[in-house]
Amino acid sequence: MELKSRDIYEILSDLAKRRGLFWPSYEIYGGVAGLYDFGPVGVLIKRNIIEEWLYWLVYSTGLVVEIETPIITPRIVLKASGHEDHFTDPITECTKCGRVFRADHVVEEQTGITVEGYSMSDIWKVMIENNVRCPECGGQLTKPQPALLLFKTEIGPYKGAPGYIRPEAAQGMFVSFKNVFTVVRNKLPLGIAQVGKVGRNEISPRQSLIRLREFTIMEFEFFFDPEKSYEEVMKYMDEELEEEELFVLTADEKSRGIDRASRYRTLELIEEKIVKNPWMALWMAKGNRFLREIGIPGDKIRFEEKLPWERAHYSEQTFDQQVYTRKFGWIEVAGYSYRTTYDLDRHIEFSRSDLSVFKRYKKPVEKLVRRAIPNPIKIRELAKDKMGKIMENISSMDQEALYQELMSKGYIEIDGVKLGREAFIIKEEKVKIHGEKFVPHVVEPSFGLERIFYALLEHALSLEKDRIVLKINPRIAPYQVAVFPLVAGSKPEHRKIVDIARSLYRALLKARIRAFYDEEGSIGRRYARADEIGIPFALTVDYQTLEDETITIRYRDTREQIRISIHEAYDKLLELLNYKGKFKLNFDKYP
RNA sequence: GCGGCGGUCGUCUAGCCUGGACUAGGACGCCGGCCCUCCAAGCCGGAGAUCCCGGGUUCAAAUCCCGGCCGCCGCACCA
Repeated sequence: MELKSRDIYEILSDLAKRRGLFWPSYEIYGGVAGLYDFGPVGVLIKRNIIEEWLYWLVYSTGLVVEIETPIITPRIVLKASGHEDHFTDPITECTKCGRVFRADHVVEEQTGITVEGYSMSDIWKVMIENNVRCPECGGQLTKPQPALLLFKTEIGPYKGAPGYIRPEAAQGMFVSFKNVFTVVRNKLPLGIAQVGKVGRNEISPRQSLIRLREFTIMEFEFFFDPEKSYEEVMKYMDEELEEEELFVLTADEKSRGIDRASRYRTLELIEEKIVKNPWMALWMAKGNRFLREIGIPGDKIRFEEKLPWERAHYSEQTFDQQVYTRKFGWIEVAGYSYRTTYDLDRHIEFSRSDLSVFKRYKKPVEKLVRRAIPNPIKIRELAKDKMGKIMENISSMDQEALYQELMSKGYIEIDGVKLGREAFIIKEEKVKIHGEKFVPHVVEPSFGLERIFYALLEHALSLEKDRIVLKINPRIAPYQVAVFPLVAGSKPEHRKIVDIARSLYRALLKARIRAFYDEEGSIGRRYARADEIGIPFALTVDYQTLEDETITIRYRDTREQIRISIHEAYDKLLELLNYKGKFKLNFDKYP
């Protein structure tokens, strides 16, 4: 049965609450916009999505390691990252039409004056002096207010240092880059991943799980040497990845008014230079595969390149990965940003730590180094009491430039004192250079877990007559199998059937299968309950089990049943689930 | 944040306009019992509602008024 777009959201919200997927947080106190609880079933599904993500994006190449860093972040870190400045945008509101604008943008548009870094009252002054009005209706604008989308907190309960809840996990990876790099014994390329909560104090969150004030991010910063990226990417590109089909809408196409994505193979993205770095293409292909694997159809996934002004402050190129939903249309579930050296550079600047890495040349390079070394005795004669200042000056000068100037002009002049060649000892020496330091480039794939969760549910949701069936991939399903007794009555044979079903259930739990047991209501009702939360298989113990130790196994999506021996239930399940393991069913305790 | 509309058991809803017999009714779901050979069957019973919150008007408020919270839609914002 075809679902109408309007119904699907209601059906899903109803199901979510009824069966324990998710619901608004703090409901008994009226709720808070943008905050959601995950229920018992939702938590299981969510964890399975994380596992799949870890497999496809983190473990499958051996290039990425996972860390965990705090969500509470000292102010300086987000100052360095540029977030604090980005979040204190001055907002002004029109008193007539109620529209809200970035005050600095309006001022710049109407006066040409750049007010970046101005205080709120200084911007206000400029606005009054230049009679800046509402660009939409010409109405009076209010004094700008800072709109900070970072959650503020204090570190330490008494006279605490200012801090924020992190708006992205990324900064933890940049700040601890050097430690991780050392742990992996100085190897590039290196990805550092993190799965965790972040907070963004959104002005008006809506659309249930799509826009949250607190959500789970799954992302990694991938550090590499840009000069080697092509050859390195080729090393990790296998046939499957090369042939992965991606739907991409480029910025160029967007500005020409095209809104349909075209199909590319991964290799074409690299060769046609659609991506500014080959690693972007590799991770986009992996991300595409991941979403397909958990159940989003390939043609419902696309990549949209962001236009320069749509990009975050740190990004050289960004592709949003979007999934089509019936309720919200195309929603962004992941972003791939080429952050270049932006973040490391900023942390080098603010922390004064050396976050560069050493690159050894294949062969050391011999270089003739010519230096002019100051001769203190001669300089004292020439400089007299200016000696100290001159020496300080010389040591801060670039060696090569000093030498060049001295040789071409015959002297250098510092603080009014001419120093000729005789004031220096000229040295020429051959130096072996074994390598150089550089700041690695970074590509960042970043996934929003709750959005993926929502998109997945929407795609999995189907109606069979008026029954809901959540057709999710068995690997994502909250439970792998349901176990039922066909009947649960009071006759002796009913008791036997129930006992066998219960022991089967317990044996499966012990074998680390996530099993679900239910004996309430009719068998049809129990199948329906299991279908609603997406349990892919159901094992039913019936009368025939008493005779020949066989049970039925039913597949959720087709309701097909086959009869198997109860002893091979585990192996059959593993086969269906594509898992491996061991299983022992102990019948002895039950009659 | 602005404007419009809305908020009654877990869910969907009746009641609100026209204040009073509303101890807030129903359906589905949930729980217990009976029944029991495969897709939400039936019968019996049960639990379950701060009528979103606070204030006001009134002899009397789910109902009228004001403020707040939350939701939906539009505008704005969105790393």
